[in-house]
Amino acid sequence: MTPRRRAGRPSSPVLDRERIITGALELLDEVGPDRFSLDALAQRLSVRPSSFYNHTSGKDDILAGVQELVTDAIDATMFTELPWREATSAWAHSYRNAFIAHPNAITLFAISPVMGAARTMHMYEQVVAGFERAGWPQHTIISALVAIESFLLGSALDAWAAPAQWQPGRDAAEVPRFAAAVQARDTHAEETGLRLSELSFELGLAALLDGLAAELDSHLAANTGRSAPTTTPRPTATTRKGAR
Amino acid sequence: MTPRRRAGRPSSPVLDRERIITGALELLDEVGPDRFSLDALAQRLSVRPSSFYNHTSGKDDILAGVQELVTDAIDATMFTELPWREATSAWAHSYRNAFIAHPNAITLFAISPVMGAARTMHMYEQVVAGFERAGWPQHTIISALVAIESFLLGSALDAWAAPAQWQPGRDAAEVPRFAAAVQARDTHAEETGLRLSELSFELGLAALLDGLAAELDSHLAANTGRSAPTTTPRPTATTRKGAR
DNA sequence: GGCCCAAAACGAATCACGTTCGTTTAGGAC
DNA sequence: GTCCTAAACGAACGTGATTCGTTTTGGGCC
Repeated sequence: MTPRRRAGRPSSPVLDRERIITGALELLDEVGPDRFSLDALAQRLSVRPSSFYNHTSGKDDILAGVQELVTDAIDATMFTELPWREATSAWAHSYRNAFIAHPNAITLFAISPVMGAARTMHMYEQVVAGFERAGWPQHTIISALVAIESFLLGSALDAWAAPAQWQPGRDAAEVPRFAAAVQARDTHAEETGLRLSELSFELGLAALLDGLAAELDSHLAANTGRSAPTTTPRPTATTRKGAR
Repeated sequence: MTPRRRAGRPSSPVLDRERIITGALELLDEVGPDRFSLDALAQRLSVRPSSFYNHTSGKDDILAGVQELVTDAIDATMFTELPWREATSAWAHSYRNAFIAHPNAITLFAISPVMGAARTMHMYEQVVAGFERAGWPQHTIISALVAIESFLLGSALDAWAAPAQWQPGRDAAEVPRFAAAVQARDTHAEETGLRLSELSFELGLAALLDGLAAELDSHLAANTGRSAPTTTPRPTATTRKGAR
């Protein structure tokens, strides 16, 4: 089962950083974070755990690499083509898709958020440029980005959580309105053919972007007096609510 | 240092579930999730780790209790007094405050979300009731709640993350717009006297609630208006009344 | 071509942690 | 007083990450 290799440097290299990290992602996808271990990864790569330390500084380093690998799939080129609202929505979906493609890796991002990698920062450079072009005040851009990313990460964690997490179980009688609302959502999901996590993601993303678009519009109106709308608001977002 | 107690049942009980859990939360607050261990907790309570198993089923059980303890601080009574927008905002702030009070406990919620506890479900019962009273369609309430909670959890994780996480470091020259935007946010935070995480939280929450309010308004306009809905009517707050 | 160093594998050992289990002592019911 | 059970201890185990020494090989240099 474990093809023994005798000690000593092998004729052709068995490991390198990339093979370790891609193998780690595959293992993580297959068995989940609980059963992920360097021992298991070593077995999968037909190697001894101590060999990893010739190429990495340990488990944390490997998992950081996995994180980079997952986030590399996020596309941000839409900011050069689309208006702000559409570009941001597409970017958010790309972001989410990267997470959904590797559900078992999501917990990594919870513990230590994205950032750090050079490649990631270049993505942000594109996003920031798109926000600037739309007319966002410079000091608000990062805050808006963090807000959006917070929602994306939270949604990813929700999608990963056990689906039964929101079921009130046998205490349903004590919380009738809550239980009924959960039931109504379930049937609504069935009717629309969407997963539960998609319902809340799409609803929340649309609301968040609508609200941000309204914020942007009010800023533009205050600063340039009369400028063409840079966004195409959805029918439900035509009226700014709340700030009275 | 470790006050030895000889084996055998003590005259007065040393441990019970509550003391273990409150001690665990205190330890977690003090040393963070990395250095939290049952050994450390045992030392803090002048006890041996194996004693915990007389009152709990182990580490996971203890951490679940800590989670409950933190979420018990969330207040939802505002839904009985305030209109929807204000109540939801106040609830979200209460939610966030509960997290901020125990930053080192936040990672617990990332890995296994809230729910489960009876007390938590009663909170949701109040929240759902408030949403219904505002006129939300029943099948949308849970999705809206999940969306809001996703944002809250993501924001809490962001607040917990190292503040230097968003600094582009020495690669700033390669991502000038991004670096400038980060700088602009920093000075803006100084000027307003708010923490960085607060900036994005308040911006995002306002936008999310604005967007949801717009969604609610358009739903109310469509249903209370004189014309019939264009699509097949689903059970909503108005049609559900007779389905008891 | 032989010599030597560094690279890259193995394997043994260590340390930390969660958990199990047997032992010990005390309190309470009969 | 006897017996059962609760609640502590302490020893042991298993897993997992990491360190270190050993072994083998490839490649540069004389």
